[in-house]
Amino acid sequence: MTTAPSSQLDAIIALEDAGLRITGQRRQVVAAIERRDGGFTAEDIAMELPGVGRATVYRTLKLLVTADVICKLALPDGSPMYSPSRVEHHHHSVCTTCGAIEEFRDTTVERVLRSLTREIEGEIVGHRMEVFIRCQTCLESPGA
Amino acid sequence: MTTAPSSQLDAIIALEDAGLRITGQRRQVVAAIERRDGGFTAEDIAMELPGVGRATVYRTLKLLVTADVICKLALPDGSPMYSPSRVEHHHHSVCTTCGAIEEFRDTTVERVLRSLTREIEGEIVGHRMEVFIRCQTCLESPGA
DNA sequence: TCCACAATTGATACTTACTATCAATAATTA
DNA sequence: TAATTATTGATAGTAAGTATCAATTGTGGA
Repeated sequence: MTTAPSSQLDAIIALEDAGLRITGQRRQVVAAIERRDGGFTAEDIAMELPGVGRATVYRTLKLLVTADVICKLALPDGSPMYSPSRVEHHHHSVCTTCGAIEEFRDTTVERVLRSLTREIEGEIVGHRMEVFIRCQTCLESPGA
Repeated sequence: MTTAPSSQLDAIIALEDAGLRITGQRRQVVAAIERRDGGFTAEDIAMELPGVGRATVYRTLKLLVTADVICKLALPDGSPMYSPSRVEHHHHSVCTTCGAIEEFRDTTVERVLRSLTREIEGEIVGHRMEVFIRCQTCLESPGA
């Protein structure tokens, strides 16, 4: 079981492997993601790096999604969030109260897809799964 | 007038059951959805009904999602699509080539959630699952 | 080390998919 | 029918990007 990039260096290497240039701006975006080490929005990064143009932030995030360094997922209302990828093939649980994002890996998800291969006409080319939760911390915190 | 599994009447009743008023605009939106009988965007409906304000179209779609008359889902790039709900608890397959949306029901999905109950800390409050496919028609059509 | 040149950047304007406001209007209810 | 309340639509605003394109900057080769 290989792991996806989880350090700055790995992220940079993933970009290099894709034949892309390592620029100061890209390094800054990767470093900003590392610093938060959790779910974030594109705006979070853009605001943290006023010296990097918004377009560049969005472009870099897109590259990092393609390189599997980060994942783009959606809250129940559809608003986008990004999260660093640690485990190779995984899904996300998102706490609807505090927004905490966790990765999980569950082989039964893969079993669903195999089951669907029989049920669905055509060829499965991808999927998306998000589980919305109230995390332990939020369940325990009063009034939340 | 057909006796389709999800009929205009059912949608109107669902709105009434929610204590909402049945207005001409809401009827028009429901009728427009019925006429397409497949996946659509909010803009599709707004353009088809120039006599109904855009805000009203968006508001009505949101009501219909809440009333489980339609579902809101997302293409791989995150752009939103709506689809009429026919089957009670279901997920969607979306053809990434032609955009055709199909509902499917698979008990293994529910099994995944039960499995996750043990794996995930906290309380599961919802989930989203979409399967992206190349449908039979697109696989067979040349050059696509 | 420097040069050439393609890749990248950033300012700006634009797009998509909405949401907020609020006066005008329509649907209930009394 | 009047009073009440929900709904509507025009407009402006927001969030999350994308397109454009001249200016700039990495990178491989001399």
